[in-house]
Amino acid sequence: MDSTTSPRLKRATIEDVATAAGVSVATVSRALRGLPNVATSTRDRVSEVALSLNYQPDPAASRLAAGRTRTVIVLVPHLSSWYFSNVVAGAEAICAEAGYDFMVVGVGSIDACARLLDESHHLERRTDGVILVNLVASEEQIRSLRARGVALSTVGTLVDRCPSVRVDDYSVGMIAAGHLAALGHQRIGLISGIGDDPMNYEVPRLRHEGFVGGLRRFGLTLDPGLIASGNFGIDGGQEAMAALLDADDPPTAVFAMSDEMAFGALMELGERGLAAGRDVSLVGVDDHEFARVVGLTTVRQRVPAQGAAAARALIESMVGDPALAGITRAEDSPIDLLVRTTTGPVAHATDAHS
Amino acid sequence: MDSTTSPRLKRATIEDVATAAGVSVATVSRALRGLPNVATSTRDRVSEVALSLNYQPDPAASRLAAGRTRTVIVLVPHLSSWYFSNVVAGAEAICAEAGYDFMVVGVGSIDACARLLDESHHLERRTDGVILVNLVASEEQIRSLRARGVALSTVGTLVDRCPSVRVDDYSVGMIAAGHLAALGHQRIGLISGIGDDPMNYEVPRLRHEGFVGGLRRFGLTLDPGLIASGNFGIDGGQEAMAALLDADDPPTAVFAMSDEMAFGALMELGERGLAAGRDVSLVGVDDHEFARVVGLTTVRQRVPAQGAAAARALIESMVGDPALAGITRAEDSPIDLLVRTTTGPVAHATDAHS
DNA sequence: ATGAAAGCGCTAACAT
DNA sequence: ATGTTAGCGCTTTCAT
Repeated sequence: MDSTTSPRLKRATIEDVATAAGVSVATVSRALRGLPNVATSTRDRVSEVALSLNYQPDPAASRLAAGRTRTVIVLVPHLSSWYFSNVVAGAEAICAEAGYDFMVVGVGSIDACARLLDESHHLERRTDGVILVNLVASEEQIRSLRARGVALSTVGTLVDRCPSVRVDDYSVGMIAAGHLAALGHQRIGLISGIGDDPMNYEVPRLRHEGFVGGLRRFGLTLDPGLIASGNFGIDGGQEAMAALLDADDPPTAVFAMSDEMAFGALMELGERGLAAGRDVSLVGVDDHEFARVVGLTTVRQRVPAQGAAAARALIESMVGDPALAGITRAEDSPIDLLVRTTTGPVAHATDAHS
Repeated sequence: MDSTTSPRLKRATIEDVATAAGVSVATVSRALRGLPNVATSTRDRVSEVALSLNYQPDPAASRLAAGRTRTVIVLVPHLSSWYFSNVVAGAEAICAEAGYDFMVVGVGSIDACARLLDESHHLERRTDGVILVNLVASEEQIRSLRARGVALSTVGTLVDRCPSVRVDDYSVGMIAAGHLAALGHQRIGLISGIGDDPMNYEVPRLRHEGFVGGLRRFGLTLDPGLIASGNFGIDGGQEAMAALLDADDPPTAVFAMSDEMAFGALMELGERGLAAGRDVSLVGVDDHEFARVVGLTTVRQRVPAQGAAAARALIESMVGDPALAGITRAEDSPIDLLVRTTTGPVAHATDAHS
């Protein structure tokens, strides 16, 4: 009897608007969606009526009738890490702006991702397009999605026949190596990331190769004994740094493949009483907001911008001429080196005892 | 002619399944949804056929027909901060598990939030329930949502007539104050957060009050000159700490309302050559993963768990007996103090010069 | 336990 | 420029 049990409000339908405006539902539909062949006067009147009736088209009805969902789904390994949540944030903003509903699904494991993509018929009726974030899809999965009319766009990975935005990971490694080498370091170690996430393996591979390439330019090589890897988080970085420091001939500088790993590495240095930038130089990747806090030198990338760019590309390929669909397009997001205090000139032998 | 232009695949409809199984569509619908009054043999046969046909009900059709969306929307100030993305992560996991589609919308400003909630008819047909994260809704907005059959659940704020999960923010402040006071500090400052986000003001208010209450237990009072505020991020914390240190009689200990603020505060200390835990003690709130990195003492809260709990409560109230709907339920998420290295006993006057 | 049929609220093709 | 109408693929009475 009270407000709790009050009957559900009845909302206005397109028919209510049509009646009130004295036109047919078809005209209302056209008018409200900005389609051609509607007299300006009619369009105005309809809009007015719609507004006054507080009319909102029912998305379910419109999807069913039109076969389009105006929804995009972003598939992401998980939402709780800095990198992924920032990509998602960037994508969400663009989708909202463009009037697309925005769904996100975290694909815990690589299996979960494969399963989801294999059952494209599950995604099919829920979305017009999906954004893959650091996730790989097989040829077959892509074909299947495309066949079902689902557009695709990726960030972090290059996928055939669809727009992708990434950073040039080879350059990332190269820049880091160049910076360290230019400071005079000779024994430079690498903290490599391996995903327990369903992350693609391309990113670490490319950064690794770029790193080696960068060293080579300075006539240096990467001592295999100075490579340690771990997960992309703080723990992984810490363990890797510990391994490097325990080496027979430890490095004087280290490149960590992500800022989070670098933070872990920093912890390990601290625990051993070593000062970053003096005893050991350290450079990361990302420019996590925390990098500033600890003065971490890093190769910055614009993460939300990448999500945004991927969303834009996706939307473009959905609305646009089908000419755009199925075209491989790689967009390189800018990177740059931010020198802070965790990197410095190589210490002289005499300083080592201080 | 090539795969690019191949026709869109035709997927199986409920009618295909019905025909193949030799039953009516109604029976298929019942069988597949686990409704009663279906012979076991029939149900099995239908399931089998559905599987072999790779049948998946069209969500749009089902939503239109049933008036339920099996979708939840989470409204969040933004996705790029640690706290919010972790709440979202927790909620997403639960929704996915329960078979709900999961949408997220970032409500940049407080106005955007109000607008969204005012136009409940916009949310109405898109979702069965919304989770409000540190967002406030007016009596009127809540009533409107409820009238439209949209369930509600919140994290961070207490909203009338719906389930909420939060931490006891009064206790948060109290625990921090108690820890600092017990260490012998007398001049204890407060770094308070104010949202440029559409954040609710309750959280800072309660933490503030709890902090004062905690000091009182030790016979201490909060010097108004030792209160500084800023946004909830690193910058805000840094500026606030700067203000505190510039005070005539600076504090020997400080409570920052979030770890991120504490990180900023830490930066400021570092820039002034002060050591946290020795020169100035600092305690934060959250247990952000970096708290560990810098040894920040903090009042830990379980953030993803809160998102998960809110999602569970929401789903419960949607499926469950309407008895659950419209009931105010506050769930307190646990908090505890994690003592690390940024807090220590008050320095003796003589130490101050060291 | 099962089936027939009437919608749900739109869009789009086809008139006019 | 506007109206008519046939679906879109389900759910849900109401019969049987």
